[in-house]
Amino acid sequence: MASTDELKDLSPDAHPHVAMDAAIQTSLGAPSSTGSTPPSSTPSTSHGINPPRNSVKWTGDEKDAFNELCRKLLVGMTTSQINRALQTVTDRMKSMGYHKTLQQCRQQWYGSGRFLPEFHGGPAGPRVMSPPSNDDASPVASRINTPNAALQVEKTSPTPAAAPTPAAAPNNGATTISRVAAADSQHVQQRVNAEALAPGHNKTWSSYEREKLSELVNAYRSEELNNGTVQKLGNQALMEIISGQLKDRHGIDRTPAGCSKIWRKLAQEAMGSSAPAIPPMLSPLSKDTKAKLGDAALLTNTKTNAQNKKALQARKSATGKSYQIIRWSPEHKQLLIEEAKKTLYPSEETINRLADELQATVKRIKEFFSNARSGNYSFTKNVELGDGADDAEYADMPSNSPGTKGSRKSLKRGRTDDSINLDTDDDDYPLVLRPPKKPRTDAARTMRNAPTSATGDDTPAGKIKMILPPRDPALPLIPPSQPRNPLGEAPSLPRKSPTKKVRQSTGSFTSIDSQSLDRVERWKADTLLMIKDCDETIASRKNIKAQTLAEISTDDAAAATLQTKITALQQQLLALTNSINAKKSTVGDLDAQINKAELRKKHHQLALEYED
DNA sequence: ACATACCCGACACCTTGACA
DNA sequence: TGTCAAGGTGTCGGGTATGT
Repeated sequence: MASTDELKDLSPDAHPHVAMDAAIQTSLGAPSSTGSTPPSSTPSTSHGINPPRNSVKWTGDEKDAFNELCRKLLVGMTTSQINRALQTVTDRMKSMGYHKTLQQCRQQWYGSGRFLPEFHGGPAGPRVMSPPSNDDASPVASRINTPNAALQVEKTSPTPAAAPTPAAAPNNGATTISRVAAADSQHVQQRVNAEALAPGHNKTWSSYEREKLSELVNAYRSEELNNGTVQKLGNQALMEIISGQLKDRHGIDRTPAGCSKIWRKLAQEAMGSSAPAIPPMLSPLSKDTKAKLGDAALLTNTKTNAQNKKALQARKSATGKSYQIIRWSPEHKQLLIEEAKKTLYPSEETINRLADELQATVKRIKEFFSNARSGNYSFTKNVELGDGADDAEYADMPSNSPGTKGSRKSLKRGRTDDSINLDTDDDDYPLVLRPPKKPRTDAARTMRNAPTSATGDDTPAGKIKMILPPRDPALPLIPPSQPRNPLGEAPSLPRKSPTKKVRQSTGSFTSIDSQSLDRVERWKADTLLMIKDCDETIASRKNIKAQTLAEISTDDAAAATLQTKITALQQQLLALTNSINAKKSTVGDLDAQINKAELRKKHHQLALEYED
């Protein structure tokens, strides 16, 4: 993770125009500016008049510098922290003479930077840029004026030459698909053969390349359709995988963007013919395309606000009510509360299960948890729910800042940016004012509503910034090329698309290419191995449990014997104590008799003396 | 007063088409 | 072909209207 010193270094006075998050500036000790900082000299990034295009290919130096900055600054950051820090990266790039906009840097990050091995806990990401330069004398390294060169070297990892085999590194963050591909030595010869066919960039795609691209995409999309366990990928994520696969399997060196473009082209060609020879596009379709296809069901069902209001009005005029509130039955409510106590962020699976169990819509289930997170319910109001408490991922979250008072509204509207503060320590938590009733991991899961510095956004000042806990640098960022696997869960195919976009299938695939079958088979084999491993663990633990139970039984008998002895001894002790007490009493009586006799003796002696 | 449903904006991520 | 800007989409939190 980037230290504060590093961040300070990245907020040079030489760039006071940079509209960094005010709180970050405060945290970094940058010269304070009055109010919100103007959005700099890059006015042409987002809306409005089209800016002059600056479509200049990233040079190797630029990419190296960008990657180096990413390594130096972004490792260990959460996604949202990264999104903010990208502004810093942009500024640093400018200070180094590389004039790239924030969005350019952002796209560079999402396009390739995030797939650097540093963000995958090791080598062999789905796609990797040029290896990090450890040579401080290199032009790029020298331009990146790091105050902590040792850290830079430490954070850079070896060149991700070859992906490890599944057996060697089953959970190292590499995707199954990549690991399998790299492990398959038979493809080496194919690569050699293919190199002659597809030597590199700036060359028209050969039919061979198109064919292989089509095979891979079709294979994966078919799996998505036919295998429920396969996570669905967005085009971009898929093309990252496909690009790597083309290289690993066939030696075809094509960028994800190139793959995407060609694939789209193939799909468009297919759609244009009555009997598409080329497989249909299964990737998400644009609205226009859907409209052209005339499939209304494929069009987004998102209503406009006007439509919503109209529907609301219609309902109200018809029924007298805007909507009907359906109350949860006590049993259902209890079940929901139990789930909410486990986590306020149930998985999609859990939500679906609850919807099934409670015969409710997914929407209502989600609303319940949303409201629960907002503290709308009595059971969440005064209780620090154990949300995520069982989740080791967030177990080390620090508690909220103490002493925060006031409603959410007042916090949201009353706070100023300087209450957002990047911690200066390793535990990069912000000092965030939050309502005391708010579950802490609410903040851990989201980073919403915060000013994002110089992006020109119109976030109102004072919005609460939620910060995620520091990401384990060993874990992949986006997409997780391998699921975190603390329990040895089955390896999964690459990450699904985060959205639920409708995928269109206008035809059918009759076959999956053999290599893809290999991949699936290997994935199944991996999973079976995991299951076998679990079985062994279960058997082992059962054996130990039986032994322990036997020991308990033996110990129980010994304990019972001892208890009997103890009881007898206690009875003996009691008898002895009674005997002692009785004898002590006798002794007391004897003392009294002795004293009495001594008194009588003295009396008689005095009488004798008197008579004399 | 509390529960529920809905609205809205921010955000991350993605797609698309234009351009060099 | 790679890069860019623009815009779309889904999710979420915060806020609030409405019902019970």
